[in-house]
Amino acid sequence: MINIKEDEKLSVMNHSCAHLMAQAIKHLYPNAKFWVGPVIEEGFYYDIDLGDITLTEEDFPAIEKEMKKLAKDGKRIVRHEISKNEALDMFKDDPYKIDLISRMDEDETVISCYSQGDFTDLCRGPHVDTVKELKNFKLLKVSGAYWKGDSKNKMLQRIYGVCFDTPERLEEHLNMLEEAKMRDHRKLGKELDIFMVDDLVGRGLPMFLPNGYIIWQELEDYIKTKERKLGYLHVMTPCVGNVELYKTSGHWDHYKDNMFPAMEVEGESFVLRPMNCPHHMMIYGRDLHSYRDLPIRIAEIAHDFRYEASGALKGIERGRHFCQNDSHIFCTKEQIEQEFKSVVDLILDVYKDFNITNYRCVLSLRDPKDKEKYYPDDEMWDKAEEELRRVLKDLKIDFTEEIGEAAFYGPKLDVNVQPAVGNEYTLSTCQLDFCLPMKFDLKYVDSDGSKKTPVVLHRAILGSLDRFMAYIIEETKGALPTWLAPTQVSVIPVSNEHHLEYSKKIVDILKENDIRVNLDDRDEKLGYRMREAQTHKIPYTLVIGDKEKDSNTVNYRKYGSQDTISLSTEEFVSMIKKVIDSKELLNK
RNA sequence: GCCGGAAUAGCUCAACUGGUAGAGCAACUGACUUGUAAUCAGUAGGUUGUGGGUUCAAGUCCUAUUUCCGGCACCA
Repeated sequence: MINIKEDEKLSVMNHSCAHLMAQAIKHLYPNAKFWVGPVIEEGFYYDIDLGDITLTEEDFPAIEKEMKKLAKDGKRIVRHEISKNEALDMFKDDPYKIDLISRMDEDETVISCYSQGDFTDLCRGPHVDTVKELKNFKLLKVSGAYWKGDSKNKMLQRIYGVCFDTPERLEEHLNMLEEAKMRDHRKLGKELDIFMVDDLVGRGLPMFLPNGYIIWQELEDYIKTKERKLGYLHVMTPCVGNVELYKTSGHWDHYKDNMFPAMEVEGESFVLRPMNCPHHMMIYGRDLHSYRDLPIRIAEIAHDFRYEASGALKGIERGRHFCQNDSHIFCTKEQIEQEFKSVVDLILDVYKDFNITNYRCVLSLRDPKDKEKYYPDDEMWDKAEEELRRVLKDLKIDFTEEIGEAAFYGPKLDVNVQPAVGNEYTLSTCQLDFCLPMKFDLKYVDSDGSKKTPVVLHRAILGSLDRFMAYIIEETKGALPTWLAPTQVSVIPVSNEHHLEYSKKIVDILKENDIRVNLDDRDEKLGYRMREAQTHKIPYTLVIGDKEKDSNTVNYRKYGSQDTISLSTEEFVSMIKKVIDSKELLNK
């Protein structure tokens, strides 16, 4: 998918197109007031206040028609610079522009505007020379958006659109958007029988079907095996906990609105746990540890429950129940560097196995001005943030810093990915925490006999297994690598009368080798069964007829390929086992 | 949660401005006995998400509600 923001030419064009749209809307709705209209990766949008009028997609053709008309008139887009006072005067009837102007830096005395015919907008530019260049655009969607991104503010209407230099590229882009919908994990999850949701069970509470649970288990085995080799100790802790536990950790104060409400039983109060840090803190605190024991890495594939806002729910990408690939590493301050590096190495190692390349590392820092959200200890924060920054630089990791994205107890590295459908999200995270160990009064005995408080790294590699699965499904378009595929091999006897027995023998051999195999002996034509195997994206399909039976071979076809290949059964088994062990990706 | 859109058979979708809900696939039954993406015929399948209302008549209009979809906000 093309990133318009990063393409200089398209970026300018889309920005001008946002102005053109604003002009057209002003013509059609004279009372329209405009907030901002930036270029984004997918094109542009403009936030508009239309008073009582509500736009829907049905209004798009009229707006597009007006835009086309204006573009045909071919007015030049002219830049002019005015003083701040002139600007305030010029836009005196527009509270949004006044707000923008008055918030500009003191030293910014000259303000630039762009005009095209009867329309002038406050803007830094640059723009195309004339609106004539804006021919190949399309308005895509309309939605609400809070003014200044704050849910306490009024909601404006946001109209999204996109503009290209040629009609072919626009067409191509629109086709890609359509194709992206086809790989939505919710659609594929249904088609491939991976998970289901039902109102009676509850919204945001997906159920993994047999196919989905196979993938889930493979992912669980995969990451646990890696963790074991790295010295992680797996534990199992309960999904319900005393409210006091979360009051102690501070989570209750920060997140109780996003937790399922407390259950009162016999004078005690319990919550479904939203995360597992407190449990792992308690496990650490069970013993008095020596500095020689550290680091201690407590890990769990943990079921968690969060009362996510209804509008945030999205299949298994974000539900109200999910399983974290969680761990808390308890270490000394001196060990932070080595442990953090080890976590980053593990993340990169896993991403290599899954061929995840389009990720972005973010160092998420606190907003020092926000005294509410973050644990109040400036020294601790400065130290922790500097520590992470330094290690990331040492590791030569490309990262951006984002203010106000930290957890309440510490800064973190987030590894974000852009899925085929929807917004970027965090897949992996590693968080540095000086705070919770203090709250739980955790100690270790140092070499000089003094008691000290350990530091904790919270980390999740696959993030949640649910979300990771959603990502992998979308990335592979449902054609999962053989090691993850619920059914790895489908065996089709050409004729049930003549080839069923030999086919069953093959199936048994595959089963003995731990290969997930399905015998398709339905009374259907071979072509029909082959089609089913392909639409279900089964990695290998064996066709068993006279030739195979007589020569003690199998004939296989790999998903997505037209080629058919004959091998002895033993050769096939060792070949597919190699494919599974290597976690080789399928060609889509 | 907020703004907007949508909800019809297990699935994917039809039903023009209100006039007795229809197709393909899947399921089931039977025939066919198959060499790499859909064999043929038949059967069954619905209180049109749910509750109210308008009307001689509602899938279609109004209203409330639930869920889903697109964004926004949120994301320990």
